[in-house]
Amino acid sequence: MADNVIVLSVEKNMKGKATSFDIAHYAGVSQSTVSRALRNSPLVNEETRRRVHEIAKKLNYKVDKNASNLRTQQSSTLALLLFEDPTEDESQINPFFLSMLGSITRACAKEGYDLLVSFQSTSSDWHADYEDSHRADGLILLGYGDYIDYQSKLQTLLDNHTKFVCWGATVDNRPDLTVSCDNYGGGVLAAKHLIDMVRTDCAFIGDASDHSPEFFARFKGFRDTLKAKGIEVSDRKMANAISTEDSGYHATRSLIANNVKFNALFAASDLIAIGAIKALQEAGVRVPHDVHVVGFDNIAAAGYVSPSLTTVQQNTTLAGQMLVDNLLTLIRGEAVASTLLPPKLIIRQSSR
Amino acid sequence: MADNVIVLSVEKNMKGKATSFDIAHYAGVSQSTVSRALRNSPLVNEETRRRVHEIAKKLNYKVDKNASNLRTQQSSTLALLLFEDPTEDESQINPFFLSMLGSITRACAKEGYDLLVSFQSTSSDWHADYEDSHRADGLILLGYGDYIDYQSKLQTLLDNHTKFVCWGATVDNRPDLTVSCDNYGGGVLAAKHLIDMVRTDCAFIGDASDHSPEFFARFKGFRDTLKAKGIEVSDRKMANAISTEDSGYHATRSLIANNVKFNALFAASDLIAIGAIKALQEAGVRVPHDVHVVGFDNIAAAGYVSPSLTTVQQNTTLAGQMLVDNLLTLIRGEAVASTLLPPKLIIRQSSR
DNA sequence: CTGAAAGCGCTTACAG
DNA sequence: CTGAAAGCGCTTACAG
Repeated sequence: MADNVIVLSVEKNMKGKATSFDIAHYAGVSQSTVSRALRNSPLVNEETRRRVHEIAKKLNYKVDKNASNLRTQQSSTLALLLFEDPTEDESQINPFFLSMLGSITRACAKEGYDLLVSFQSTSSDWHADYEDSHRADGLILLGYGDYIDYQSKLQTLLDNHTKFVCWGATVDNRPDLTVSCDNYGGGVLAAKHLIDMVRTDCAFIGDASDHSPEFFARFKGFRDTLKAKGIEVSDRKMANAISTEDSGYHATRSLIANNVKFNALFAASDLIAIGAIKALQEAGVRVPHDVHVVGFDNIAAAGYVSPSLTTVQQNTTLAGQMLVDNLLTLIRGEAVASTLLPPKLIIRQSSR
Repeated sequence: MADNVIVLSVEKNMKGKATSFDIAHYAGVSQSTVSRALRNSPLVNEETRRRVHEIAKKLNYKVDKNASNLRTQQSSTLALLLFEDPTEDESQINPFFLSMLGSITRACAKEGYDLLVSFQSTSSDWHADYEDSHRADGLILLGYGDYIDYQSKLQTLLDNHTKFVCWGATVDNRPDLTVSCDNYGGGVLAAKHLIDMVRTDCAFIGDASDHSPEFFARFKGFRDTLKAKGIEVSDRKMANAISTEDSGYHATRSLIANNVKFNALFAASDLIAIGAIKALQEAGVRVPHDVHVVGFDNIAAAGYVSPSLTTVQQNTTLAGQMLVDNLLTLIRGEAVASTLLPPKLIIRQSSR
């Protein structure tokens, strides 16, 4: 009771926040003991522990993270670096990444880690020293723009012994640093579906090159599956695009302008597919009647567009969880296996 | 040259990261001078400054944020606390908040602040001690679930002298802590538009109560504008809903089931509107022919649905910037004015 | 089980 | 312009 009164009155007089010394004073123990009690060390007497916790609560005490991080040399924080394609509209973020962000945030919370979020332009000299400056114990990298440029930056991280994991992009000789969707397998699913629908005169839109390894893998799975049926995807029926609606729209328009004929279209991403559908419809081409369209990602918009979009789903919830889990394992210095997540075909109106 | 060689060979031998003492050693100056030089203090000789920076770069030195934060008692970090409606699907985050997250992240980067992101369930005992533990200098609060419950939690923040700003929700006697869209004005825009379209037999879907002050304000603006024309929005034509597609769908179905007639519908959010359109279409009601629909937010999906959705846009880019600006001003101890952002009507197919 | 003490890596008065 | 020193608030060997 008396304690109560003293503590409360002092609380009001305190400038700034309470420290472990304040608690030590009111509990009548040393500051070391307070620290131990607060961390629930088994070395502390149960009754002492109880009192310390009680007083801490009364004083609204919270351990100063800067001090404890400095002392323990770790931060219990991960940093998410999001690389955006520089050509993309400033205000819009790729919805697929946004979805990943959500699952990564949840996964971090679950593991008791904080998450720092940062957008990086692909051009700048990033890797942003989050780890060097002890703000984060490790990095999660999402997106990369041009993969060739990106590779050298990853090398810098490796040289600095920075702990990190990537989504999608593989790191030379370090498959353990990547969590990825089975993009090749996703391309296979798309091709099989179109074969089932007897729509094998296929176009492909997206960057099928080493600059975009994920898109390239999707294309390869698609191409190889058709080839096994004796069907070629000719160069004429391919158009380059980055993952935006606009880019997909213009790529499709160029195919149409060149009078390229096809009865199915596989887009490397949903955003591309949505732009493609728009271009097709404007040109009087009916989807799915004249052309079946299949996308990749299963972003929310895929269910909203008209016709709704058949697509290859990536499991973002699992992806976020795996990225965080693998990174934490790496931080602990343990070995991690390469992680390939299974894609899933979602059939909607655009291909039936 | 010789310096160069020494530094590089030492770098390889160093365990862990370089500190300012290492730099001091190689630069032949005191650690204090290194610290000053790195912070570009005018007290330091230009040549000394140059050398220190050069060596720091060579050693890949980065100031330890935990140490500098501890010393200066500030973190250059803001925390974004996102409250999600507990009834919402676990995996999906309200796209409007996601959009805000993007703009807040950019605004923070612009001001040289890091951003910690955290999802909070509305039920839990949040406010999450980010500021108490010195992890962040201030908080940005997004979303709140039930506003009545939320209020008492805000009071705790005020009692602790925590620096924070809210999106949407007002804090008693502290209008400066809120950045908000002019929700009332948005409701007025929606009503005026429907009056222009001669669709004044209006239904409203959303929680028009003190539990959801933003929805309530939208409704009031809508109702008052119609009332000025002598038109009532009867209770029969109102249905409660939280901001999800599912909730909007079921609310609309209940209106239909009760045989309520209307030729226009104002939904408190786009997600609700999208659910409403689905319910109407399933019931054979044509949009916009039989019923005009207007939403609120202008999320990306509003442009994708069929028919595309007329809506009241909230400027998320500006909103994020204002939240960050106001919070930083508050942290500096300066006064901030209440900030009300102008909404904008976006007319699409669902109402013409 | 507890306390005195060292030290994490900085920043910044203070004294030249 | 520079250096020696204090101190931010913790955690954790070390010695009882």
